[in-house]
Amino acid sequence: MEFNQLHSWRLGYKKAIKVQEALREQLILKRIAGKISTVAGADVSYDKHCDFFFAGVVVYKLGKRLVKIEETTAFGRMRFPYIPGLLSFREAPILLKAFKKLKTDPDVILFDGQGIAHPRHFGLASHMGLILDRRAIGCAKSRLVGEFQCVKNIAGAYSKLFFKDKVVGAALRTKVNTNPIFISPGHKINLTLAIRIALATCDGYRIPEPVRQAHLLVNKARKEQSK
DNA sequence: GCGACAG
DNA sequence: ATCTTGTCGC
Repeated sequence: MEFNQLHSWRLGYKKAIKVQEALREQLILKRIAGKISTVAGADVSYDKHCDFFFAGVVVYKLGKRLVKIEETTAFGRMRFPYIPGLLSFREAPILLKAFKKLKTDPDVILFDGQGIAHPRHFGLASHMGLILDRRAIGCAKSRLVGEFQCVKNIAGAYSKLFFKDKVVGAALRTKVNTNPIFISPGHKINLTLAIRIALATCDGYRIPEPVRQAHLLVNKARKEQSK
């Protein structure tokens, strides 16, 4: 996949926030026409002792059954600390290395983090979506910002996530008796379609398969490296 | 000043 | 995110 860097990753805290505020103006939060037949999931894992990062992307084809069609991994060193709200500055550079190796051009990408459900409406999925110029969905395991009401204990039930009087995402129950996940539009997509894609790619687990498999992939890559 | 806080 | 075995519940 090709992409634009848009800016340097070596920034200070304040400058990073300025970058987010500027880039968020470029986000497209409407559904973009075009069929969706391939869905990618991306995730990152790292070793606490070595400062090594591992990124992975797994691409699935939608159909009667989900079929894995490609996967790539990449690794590098971390150059930015974990600061809530600035996750993309930590994870995006290494994720981009993994996407660069990808031969497939996925129609939509699920990221392990937030989209616009973010203090400045510009989470990891928004940042990556903009750089890759691709539909992107935030698929987080926990909440960063916003409030929501109880979600019915039924697979597929959801409750809108409100932040500053605006709908920025949804708490989505992908499986009964399991905590909801947090879906938010990242780029070139709306919430309704984002939820539909998340549910369509779930396969009996809380986390949609593309992201779940990307998670397993990077953990495996990291363990093999440490040997 | 205090609490909250994606991964 | 990571360090880690058993264990409680559907």
